[in-house]
Amino acid sequence: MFNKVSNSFYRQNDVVELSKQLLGKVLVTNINGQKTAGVITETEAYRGPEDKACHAHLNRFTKRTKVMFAKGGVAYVYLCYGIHHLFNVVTGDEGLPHAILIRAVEPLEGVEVMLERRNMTKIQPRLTSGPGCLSKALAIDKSHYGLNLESDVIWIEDRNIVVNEIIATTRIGIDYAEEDALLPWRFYIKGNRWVSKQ
DNA sequence: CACGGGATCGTCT
DNA sequence: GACGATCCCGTGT
Repeated sequence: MFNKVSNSFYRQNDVVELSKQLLGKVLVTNINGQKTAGVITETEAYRGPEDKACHAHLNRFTKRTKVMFAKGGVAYVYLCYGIHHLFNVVTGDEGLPHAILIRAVEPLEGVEVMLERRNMTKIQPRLTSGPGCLSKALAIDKSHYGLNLESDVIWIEDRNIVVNEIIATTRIGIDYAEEDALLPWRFYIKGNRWVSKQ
């Protein structure tokens, strides 16, 4: 069988490095009796207190950001624009509010279910490219806030997929973050079609 | 294909 | 009361 990524992997403290390592791993959900999976093709690093784009900038601790301070290996899901549930992986030691936003996956298993959840008929990048899109396709929502990623509901597997080249560029939708908006902390697999923005 | 506006609501000020 | 770590659809080229 495939290797489920263990919590120790997520507890490394270099969130930027981890964001790259997540590329090529497989995000799997088993929700409402339906299994769906996709290869992670695009991620963004949010680096705790020193990152102006991070919800936990300056250790801002609220009901929403609370889970980012937990030990790495749990889900941080929040509602964006009142519509979209965005899925993040919390990383680092307890008290260090690092997180990785998963922005796109390439469908692997359960494609029919994904199409149905997305109200689509044709397979195209829009199915799972973009953080709101993939959450909907994989049925991730706020009820998974704080869920441990060693659970059998949402987890990540290492299937030894080789990633040749990684592009590092600026993150999306964080103009408010001033100079930190320029950090090259968005990563995607070069040449992969299942990416929200090339 | 590029652009622009509207949807929609939890969270924090 | 304002505003998103977004997406979709309509319009115009």
